[in-house]
Amino acid sequence: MSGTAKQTLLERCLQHLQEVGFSDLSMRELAAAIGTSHRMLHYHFGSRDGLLVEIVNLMEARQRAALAALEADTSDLTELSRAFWKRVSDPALAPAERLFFEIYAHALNGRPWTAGFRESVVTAWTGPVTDMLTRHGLPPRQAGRAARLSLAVGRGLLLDLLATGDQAAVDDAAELFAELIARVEEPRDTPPSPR
Amino acid sequence: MSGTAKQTLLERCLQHLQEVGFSDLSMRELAAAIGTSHRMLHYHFGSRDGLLVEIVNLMEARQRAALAALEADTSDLTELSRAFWKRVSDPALAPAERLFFEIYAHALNGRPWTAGFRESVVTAWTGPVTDMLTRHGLPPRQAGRAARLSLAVGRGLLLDLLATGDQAAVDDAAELFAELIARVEEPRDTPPSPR
DNA sequence: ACCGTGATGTACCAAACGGTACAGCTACCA
DNA sequence: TGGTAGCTGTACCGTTTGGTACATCACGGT
Repeated sequence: MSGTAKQTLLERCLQHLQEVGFSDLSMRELAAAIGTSHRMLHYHFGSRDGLLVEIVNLMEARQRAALAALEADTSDLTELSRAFWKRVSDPALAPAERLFFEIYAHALNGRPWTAGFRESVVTAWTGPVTDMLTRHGLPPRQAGRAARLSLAVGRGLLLDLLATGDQAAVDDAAELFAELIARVEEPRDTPPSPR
Repeated sequence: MSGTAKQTLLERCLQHLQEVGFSDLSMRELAAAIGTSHRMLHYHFGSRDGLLVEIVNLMEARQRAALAALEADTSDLTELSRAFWKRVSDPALAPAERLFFEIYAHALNGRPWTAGFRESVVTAWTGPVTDMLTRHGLPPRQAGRAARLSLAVGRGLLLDLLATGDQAAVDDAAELFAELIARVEEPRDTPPSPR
C-alpha cells in the first residue's frame, strides 16, 4: 500500500478542520493537534495550499457520494423534499457543513486553491437534482429552476440551523417548503403576472 | 468632531475588506492598502479583533437600515418577494455580501469577536419579515415559518449567485419562489400528509 | 548483507506577525 | 503663552509563520 500514511494523515486533518476551522489554523497547530509534526504535513502535501486542495477534493468526493446515495423511494415531491432535508439536517453532519461554508467563503474571495470547488459547488448538485425532479414528473422547464431553488433552500436553512441551533423552527420552515414544492406544476388561481 | 478620524479609517477598512476579505489579511497589509500605518489601526481599534468587532457592528447597522428601508408598496406577496430579491441581488451589494458570508463562516466556528453577529444574524431578519408578511395578510401561524423560509431562500440564492455569477438562472429560481410564496395560505388539493 | 525508497526527527531560515514604547506633532482652549 | 488632548511616525519587542536542509530510521527486495 503506497498512499496509506498520507491518506490516514489527510483523514485526521479533515476531522480536525471540521472541529475548529482552518482560517486561523497554522500548519504547526494542526500537526500538533493530530499528533504529528508540521514537517510531515509539508512532506506529504507540499504546502499549506496543497493540503487545502486535497481537503477540498476529499470533501467533494464525499458530497458526490452522499448525493448519489440519495435515491428516491417515493414519487411524491413533498416526501422527497422531506427526506432530503432529514438527511442533510442530521446533526452528525454539522461539522462537515461548517467546514463547507468556510471553504465557500474563501472561494467567494477567489482563493486559488478553491478553483475546483468554485466550479462544482452549484452544478454538481443542480444536475442530479434536476434529473431527480424530472423523474418525479416535473416538466423539464420547471425541474431546472426547482432544483436550483431547492439547493438554495437547503443551504439557506442549513446556515440558519448552524447559527441558531433552532432545530424546530428550521424544520418547520423546511416543512413549509416541502408543501410548496409539490405545487410547482399546479395551475395558478391568478392570471399570469402583469407587465 | 471627535470620532471623525476613526470613522474615516473604519470606512476605508470596510471597503477594502469587502474587496479582498480579511481571513488572510494582516493589519500591516490592510493598513498599507488604505494608505495608513498598522500603528494607526492599533491606536484606534486596539487590536485586530477590536477592528473586526467594529466592522461587524457597522455592517449590522447598515443591514438594519437596509431592512427598515424595505417598506412595502404592494399587498401582493409575489410582488413583495420579487421586490425583495431585486434589492438584495443588486450587483453593487455583492462585495458586502461576500464579506457577510465570510463573517458568517467565522461565526459558525465560534470566534469570540462574532458574538454579536451570531445573535442577530437570523433574528434581526425573521422578526421584521414576519411582521411584514402578517401585514400582507398571512395568518401568524404561517407568517413566522414563511419568513424563515424566505430568509433562507434569499441567502441560499445569494450564495449561488456569488459563486456562479449566473444571474439569469438564479433570478429564475427566485421567480419560482415568488410564485410559490403566494400559495402559502391556499388550501391544498391533497389531504393533509399521512402519519 | 546490501541498498533504495518512503517516512520521520531536529534544527534551522528569513519573513512576517500582533502589539507597544516613546518621542514628536498639530491644534484648540484657557 | 502655555498647556493638554488627539493623532502620527519610527523603531523595536518576542513569537510564530511557511518552508527547507540534512541526517536518520525502518524495511522490503535482491
